Amino acid sequence: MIEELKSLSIADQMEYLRKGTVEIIREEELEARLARSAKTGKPLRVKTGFDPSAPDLHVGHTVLIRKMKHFQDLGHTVIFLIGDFTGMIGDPSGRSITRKQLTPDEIRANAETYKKQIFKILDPETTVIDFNSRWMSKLGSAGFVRLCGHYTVRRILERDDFEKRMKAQEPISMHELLYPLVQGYDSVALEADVELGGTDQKFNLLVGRDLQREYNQPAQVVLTMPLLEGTDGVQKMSKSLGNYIGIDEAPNEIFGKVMSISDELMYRYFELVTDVPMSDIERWKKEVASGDRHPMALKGDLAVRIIEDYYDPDQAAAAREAFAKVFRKGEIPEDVETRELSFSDSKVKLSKLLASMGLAASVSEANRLIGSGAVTIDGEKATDTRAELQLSAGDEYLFKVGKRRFLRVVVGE
RNA sequence: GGACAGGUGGCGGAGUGGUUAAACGCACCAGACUGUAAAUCUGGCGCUCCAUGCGAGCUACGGAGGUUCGAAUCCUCCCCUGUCCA
Repeated sequence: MIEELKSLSIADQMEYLRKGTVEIIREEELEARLARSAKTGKPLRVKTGFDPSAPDLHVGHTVLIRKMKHFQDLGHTVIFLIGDFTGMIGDPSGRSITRKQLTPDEIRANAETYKKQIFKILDPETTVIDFNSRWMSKLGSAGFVRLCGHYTVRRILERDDFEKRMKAQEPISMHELLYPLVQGYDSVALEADVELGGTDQKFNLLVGRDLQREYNQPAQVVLTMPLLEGTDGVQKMSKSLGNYIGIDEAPNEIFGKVMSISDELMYRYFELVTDVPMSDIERWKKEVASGDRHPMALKGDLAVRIIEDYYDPDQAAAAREAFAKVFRKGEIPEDVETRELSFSDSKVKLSKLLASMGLAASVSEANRLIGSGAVTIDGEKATDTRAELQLSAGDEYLFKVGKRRFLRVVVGE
């Protein structure tokens, strides 16, 4: 497959790379570089930057990583750049409170976590992992000031995000203004041919082009990918918004979260996070509209495809079955967590038990849940907030809280 | 350095002495319903205790003090943010 891709014509390669992108600046330049690379046999250097403080990747990130893979498929050098320099000085990212600085050890650990995750998609043999502290820490303050001399305040302030915050009378720290410069300089240091990023990165990516020209390098091609909407279907997928599907999550979790997206959003997920051809997606859409295909089944197919990227097909199929069992038939899943409870007391108040086992956030919360009929013990609904359980060694209870929290408890000595 | 405005629960945003654990919206949780963890509707949404009552205590409106029977609300100092002037 990959060998085949490498022998594609330039036009076909362009087609392959264009799929899913929002913008390529500029297409002619990319085409020219692909042609030159084909002629000289020298692969293009494709750079993508990542934040060192958030190594938990979610499906939204994979939109970008998949595009990296496409370049890799065509034989180019993909550079996964970890912005550890940024991390060390405390990336404020947006207007959130300054994050705590990361130690070298934490950065190393985060990098390992990244590797574990991205190599589910990218080729571990050929992917280059780099850190921008490699050149940024050598630059020194004098060098940094010189770097600043290559750009103007007005051009930095053109950035949409800054403009909005100025208008909204929100603070902007000095170092935030410098980030685009650092990111742009990364491209200079790496002599990048192409940089990939989300549409929100467009400004920073373009600064890279400018700076490369300033440093007498050919300007990199900029390729932007859409930001995938989260499970709420409105805002972009992000961990802090809680609308994300993590690629390290258990198959059952991924399945459930995919099932919770709207039918409309399902097609966009098919487009951006699977390799299904657009023609198939369009056909399915019509079949659903005409009633020939069940949207829930199709959404299940999507979930299975996504899970298969990170787990084996058996696990994906099992997740599908488990979902049907729990949510459609209201049965107990097979793999309920079991916990042993050692209790010196023989009588325990139900609400306290729930809270202590983490089935409820607090005793008050447990009381609310009991009151609303969300708690079931061995299939029996518990509605009395005063109920006490008579515990004795060897007893086993199956707790169900809400639709999807299950816990089997075995009473020990 | 000066003038002015502002800092409220996860977020946005009301509230200028008491009936305010703090309107409203979002997010979140639960119940009903459903092809779905969707949509919709209903309820809930600081903690703990008692036990189930429109109960009790504790913690909470940038921070620290103070005034008062009583403060998110008034006073003092401090910290933080923005705007304008220099």
